[in-house]
Amino acid sequence: MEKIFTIKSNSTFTRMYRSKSSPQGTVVVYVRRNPNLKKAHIGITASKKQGGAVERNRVRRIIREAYRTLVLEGTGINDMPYYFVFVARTKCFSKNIRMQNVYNDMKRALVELGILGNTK
RNA sequence: UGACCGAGUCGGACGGUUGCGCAGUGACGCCGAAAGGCUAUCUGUGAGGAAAGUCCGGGCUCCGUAUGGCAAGGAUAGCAGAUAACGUCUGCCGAAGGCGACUUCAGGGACAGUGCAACAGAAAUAAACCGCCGACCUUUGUCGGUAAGGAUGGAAAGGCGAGGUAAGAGCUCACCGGCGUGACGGAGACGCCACGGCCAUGUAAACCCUAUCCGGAGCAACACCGCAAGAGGCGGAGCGAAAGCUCCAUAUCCGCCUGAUAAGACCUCGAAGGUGGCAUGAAGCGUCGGGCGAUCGGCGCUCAAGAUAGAUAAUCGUACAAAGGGUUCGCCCUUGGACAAAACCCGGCUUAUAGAUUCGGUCAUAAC
RNA sequence: GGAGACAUACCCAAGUUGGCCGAAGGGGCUCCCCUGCUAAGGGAGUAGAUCGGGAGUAACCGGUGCGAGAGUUCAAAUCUCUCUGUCUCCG
Repeated sequence: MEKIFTIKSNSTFTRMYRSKSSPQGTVVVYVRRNPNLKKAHIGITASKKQGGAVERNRVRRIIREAYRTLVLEGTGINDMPYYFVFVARTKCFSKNIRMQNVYNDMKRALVELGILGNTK
């Protein structure tokens, strides 16, 4: 299994919020290219205003699972020299949200941003 | 059977597949000359009763020796006990509520002092507006006595009745309430009895008084690596031939005092990042004994998360709750699992919480 | 994770030794003047939230309201406790 790297510095996050973005129903995806990277680095944001710790943890896990599914499909996304930040929107905190919903939104956003080719 | 009261337990279950954190194992794989390192694999383990709010208490760490002194500030408030400690808990006392099981109470002091009591009312801690009574007077009235009555107010000078009086008044008396003194019971809060005099509103979650307790900051504490560079400091006065001594200032260092330390291959500060702190503890479970109980003691067994942008998810199946709808009352369909997730660790408190379940008790009704 | 501060009308806010307080003041709003018409400026004025009564609408009357709920007190925006929300600081 490929290791998923995470963004750790707050300054990276704030720089990302000024980058190219693609808002979808459940998540907003921010992208920035960094040639020094060997693998993709991702960051997940779930605001405290949207819910308590239980809800925020669940949203974070679902987003990570969606990204993992994307990697396992062989898109090669994890080997690209990019930073990705996924921001959970209010819709994402609703109780009946499924991983598939987030996965579809994420894929559509990445296609819009030109990271993934429109395979289908 | 119905309506309640008290104490406790659980708080989604079982299984399959794909994955995550930590610990161990660790290749015949990869890196390396080697020592060794990394990884696959496999094994174990992985959120709560409140993990929450951060409201108290303690451990631990540093600050200055931490029960040095003073000042300031804060906390608590029936009595006795439990405890490492507490503002917590237990038992008892008192008050209030309930037919009852039982529940609730920041429950010291207002004869140490100060403040406040708006409006209304004549008057708010001090009293004469009306009224009542007496005297004077030609009438409106003036002077005096009086707190029983009126009116105001949350509160009007203990309550109520009788005697008494010009009218009245604890002025006197009975009962009740409060206060003081004494005897008895109790470990004590207090209870009970007798006597005394007749008093002196409320507010201390106003200042305050009394008693007891509290040094400050917090794991983003703190220690080490990074560490070498870098920044800052090494002052002034007096005595002395010099070494050195004394005083002041400065810094460590925080309200003050007292006290300690400080400078040459010296002292202080010191970023990102990393390691430790960090999981054996006032620990849990079982059992025996002491105690009404909180809880304490003995013995045996167990080791049960440790992340750091932060580990428990996704999906499928089986039953089981819950909600909505349909129904031929057999059941079927749909939705979908209360409150909420560790971040140094413990003891409490408070707040949120669908539902399931155990034990003990009270009242009412019916039957025997 | 830890430490603190704040909350008053649509907005900014004054008021906290408890009392004539449901609210000073400003913005805003309405009307008038000015202007060819606006803006700016000048002048005047109103209600202030919500529930009930009353009602065509309003005036009017009553209750509750200073983030929410309890408590102390005769009386709470003010004092005490518990919750809710917003903001700040510490690496």
